[in-house]
Formats: sequence, structure tokens, C-alpha cells
Amino acid sequence: MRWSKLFIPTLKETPAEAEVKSHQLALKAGLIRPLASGVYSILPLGWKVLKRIEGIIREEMERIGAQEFFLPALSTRELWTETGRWKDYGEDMFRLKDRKDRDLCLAPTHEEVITDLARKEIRSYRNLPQIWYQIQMKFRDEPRPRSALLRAREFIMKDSYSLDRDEEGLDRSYTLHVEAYKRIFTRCGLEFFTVGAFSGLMGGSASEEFMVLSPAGEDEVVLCDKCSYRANLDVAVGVPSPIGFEDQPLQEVHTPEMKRVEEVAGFLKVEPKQLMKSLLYIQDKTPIFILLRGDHELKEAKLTAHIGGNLRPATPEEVLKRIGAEIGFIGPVGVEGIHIVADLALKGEKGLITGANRKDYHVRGVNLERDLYVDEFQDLRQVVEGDTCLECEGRIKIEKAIEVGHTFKLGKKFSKVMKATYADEKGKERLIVMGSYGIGLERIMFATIEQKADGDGIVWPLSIAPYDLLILPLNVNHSETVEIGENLYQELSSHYKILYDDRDVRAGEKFKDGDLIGIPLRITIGERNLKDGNVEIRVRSTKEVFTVKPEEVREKLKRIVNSE
RNA sequence: CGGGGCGUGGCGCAGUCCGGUAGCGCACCUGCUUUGGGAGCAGGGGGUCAGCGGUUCAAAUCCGCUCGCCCCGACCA
Repeated sequence: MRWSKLFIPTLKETPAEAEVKSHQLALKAGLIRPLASGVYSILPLGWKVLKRIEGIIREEMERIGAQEFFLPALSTRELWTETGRWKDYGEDMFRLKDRKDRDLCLAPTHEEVITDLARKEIRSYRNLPQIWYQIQMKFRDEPRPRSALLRAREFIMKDSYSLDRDEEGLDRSYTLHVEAYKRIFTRCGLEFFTVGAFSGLMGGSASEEFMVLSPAGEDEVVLCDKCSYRANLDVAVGVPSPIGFEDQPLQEVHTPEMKRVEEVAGFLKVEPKQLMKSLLYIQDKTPIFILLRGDHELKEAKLTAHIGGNLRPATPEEVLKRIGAEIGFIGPVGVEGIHIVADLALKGEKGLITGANRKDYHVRGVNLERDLYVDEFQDLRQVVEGDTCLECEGRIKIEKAIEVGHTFKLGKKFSKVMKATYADEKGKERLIVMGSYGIGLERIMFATIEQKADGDGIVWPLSIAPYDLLILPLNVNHSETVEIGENLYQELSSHYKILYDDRDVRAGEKFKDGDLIGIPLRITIGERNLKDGNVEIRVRSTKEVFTVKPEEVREKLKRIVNSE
């Protein structure tokens, strides 16, 4: 295509609204434009990239036998009420009414729709297994959209659903997906890894996230610097730095107005890790006492995983009412009738300091075994940088990452509540066992920008670039330049997607724009090289330059592409 | 939902504290010169200063309300 005929609105200056690199470059390179918070128009160049990503995903899905559907974006209240998610999804769901005042939503995901199809159409074990997928828009009224397409309110997702007879079948479908996903992200040119994850609202057993390291990411992942241990911070485990204080008798100490761990530690001239944090949580009106080391933080996702949902911190009033002391001075010693859950790091520890359940007093010398009864020890703490790896001797690091894909074993969660069954060989009715697998297309695009871009702009890998080759005649008023440019354009167009920059603008502008939009290969035709009968080939990613005769271009390009 | 920042030609910003009728750079249009990394000179067009209300002789500027956008947190298949 000729650049002069295309709509590629590049920007010279960075819009103030964009902070992260991918967001800035997507705007500057003319890939997207904002319409509202979390809502973007995708312009032709951006759409070409997404379609190429989509093509790779489609090929890999078809390869594992998946079948593509086109499913409704509008969904009825009844369907979502069946699984309880009409309520559970809360404000994240876009809701609307039709002219008959019937409640509808814009689907944020499609488990319900798929399960409904399955229960209506799947009768026998002979119909299984199935893998059904779609590549469509999803709608979520995110509380906080950010970084343009990294977290938008409408976005394109490839989601697939596996339907199997039993857990073994699910294992097979799940493995097929994990392998397909690895091929997809590899073909897209991303450096990625998988981590164990939290299943959240989806329920189910196994869950893995496909992550791309990036400071723009919203997820935090834990990595061991020696072995291959990797996990989402929500579920990560590590070995904390050891403590081991001397056993002492219990003793109250006056700590006027000292509430926070740092305040108490500073006042008593001890390290924060000698303190024991006492938190009161409420689960469905029942209080639960949580104990952690003073230098550790509670990971609520872990607490939820161990003792169930509907958790919240108690209000100051509730604390006073249940414990009889103010926040900051509460402790487990002498407390009765409340379930106490302590973090594993506290097991067997002694000589600790915690609240005395009396205003302005703490107790020191607390011995977990001697002075209180802990109902259960669980891993509740958030892993911190510097912990020792559980698998080896390595040190734990925490990095930001973009989640580009997620796989879940749903099991029978949806088939059970929606009664999606099949008849087995003996005619017995059984529940379909399901899995759910998502990929965010815009996130692949943005993660690629984050991971590959340099100071001059975007660097697309050949597999997803909007064009493979940029032909750049520097001076379109120079007849020999134009002649050679047009010839190359003709000659190479059967092998490459070509962007031909026929604009009558200055050379500098063409170079800057070309680098910005990140076309992998460039042929520059300028009078300087033409004097010796040469043109120039440049590789965007490495900035390597090759000076060749026009008739050698084809062969040289082939060699460059093959070596990539 | 809590905290912070911002809203002035298409883009980036100054002007706001201390009220006096809107300016700079880029982009755009015309002409001439220029042509290998976002050119030079000359001329020109374009702004209800987010919106509504108030104070004042006078409001981009002061006061009140509303809306929008971004960032941090909470939250999130």
C-alpha cells in the first residue's frame, strides 16, 4: 500500500494522558485513539496487528481441534441468575434494559452461554469431548481502566471452553490448551512464562497465568533467582528470614499512643519482626483473629483460599465491641471464643510482643504454644523480596508482569448449577467436566510493544507486524529513485506485505515515522547510494544495515528473514 | 469507592497565586528556497479558556456545583 493513501496519523509529541510506554507509542504510531475511559477506537494500523494476532491464535486453536463460534454479546438476566453471577459480578457488569423492560447485560465472559448450549445440545458421551472457542469483544465496567488497552472496558478476547466426560478428559484438554498457548505466544514473538494462579470468581482447581515481564504490568509475580520457581504473588510461597527470640515471662509494657508496628517497635527499641500483628476479620458476621509477624503483610487472597469468601476487615467499632480494646492494642492472649488463624511463620515462636487488649499497653514475652491457643496455622503472608525459595536456596524476587493468557480447570462448577449432563455408556447421567481458557488480544499487542520497543518507537516481530517491509524512496521528485522504488514495490509485493512511502515529505520525517510504526524491514532508496547503484536494507530490531544492488534485494531479504 | 494531578486552537504547554478582554512551540494553509534522520524565510487561518451558576464596572484568573481525563490504592476470569 502507498502511504499517501493511508490513514496513519502519527504524532510527533507524546500525549500528556499516556504514561506507560505502550500507551504512548500506540497513540503516537496511530494504532488507537481514545473515545472514553477504557474505550478506544482501533485504527487501521492497530487493526492489522490485531488481525495477525488473531490469525495465529485461530490456527493454533484449530490445530488442537477447537471449533470457532460467534456468540451473542447480549445476555439475559435469567441465565446469569442461575449461576449467581448476576449478583456476584456486581458493578463490573454492564447492565441494560430492553424496550420491554427486560434486564440484559453485555457479557463479560461466556461460561453461562456455553454451558447453556452444552446442556441443550450435548446428550451422550459420544458427543464428547468438545473444545469451543470464540474471538470476540468482552465488556467489563472496570473500576479502574488503565494504560489504554492493557485494561480496557471493552476488549477482544479469545476464550475457549472444553467439555469432557471426566477429569482425565479435562486434563487432556487442559494440556492441549497449555501447549497451544505456548505456541501462540512464541509465534507472536513474546518472551513469557507461566505461573500458578488464584482462580478467584471462576472457582475450579488448577489455574495458570501466562505472563510477560513488564514494568507496565498490573500483576506481580514471584521469581526465584536460581531455580524455575515462578508464581503469582497472590499464591506465592517463600521461606521468610528466620527469627527465634528467647523465651521470656509474659509482661505488660506501657506503650502510650503507640499503635502501628513501627511505632511500637521504635518505642520499645526492637525490630518490627519481634512484634506480632493481630488483625480482626469478619466473615459473614463471625469474627476471625489473624496473627502475622510484625514485618509481614496479610495476603487476603490466601486467607480467602483457606477459610472461604465474604471476608472483610472489622471496623474499629466492631473491634472495640468484640475484643474490648482499640485497634492497635488488640492481641490474642486471653481472647476466647474467637477462631484464631496464625501465619505459618509464627509456628513455635516465642518472646514476641503484641497488643495487651488494654489501651496504651502491649505484652512482651508471648509464647505461641504457652500463652494462647491457635486453631490453625496457615500460609497467609505475602511473600517479600529477599525470602528464600521454597524449592532451592535461591532468593525470591518480585517483578511486574502483564497477564496475556489464563487457563482454568472449572471442573463441574458450571455444569452442576446449570445441569449440563450427558449419558455415559451405561446410560447413566453424568455432569460435563469443563475448562475455560482466555487470551487477551490487545494485551499481546501492548505486551509486544512494551517488550520490544526502543527509543525510536515500536519494533514489531515479523509475525504480527502490520506490514513486513517499508520501501522508502527518499526523494519522490527524483526520477531514478522513483523508478527503482516502484520496481522493487512491484517485484516484492508477491512475497511481502509492503508499505510504500510515496509521500512528498522530507527524508527525516520518513525515517522517524518508519521507525515509530515499527515495520521490521526497510529498503531505503536515496541518491547517495544510487550514485554507486546501491540501495540500503535495514533491519528495524537490530538496526543492521546492508548496502546491496537493487537486483540483489530479493535474495538478501530472504536470507535476513530466514535467519530471524 | 479513598487519595493525588489535570482540563486554555489538532498536539505539547505558558498565562491562574496578584481580575483588565488570550499567548508560545509544533501541526495546518499560501509563496519562494531547501531535500539521507521531524528544514529556512515571508504571509495567513483557527480558541464558547470543560460546563453551569455566582461575585465584580470587568472573570481563563476569585467562589460554588457538575462533568471529563490521567496516576496511586482498594477491586478485578
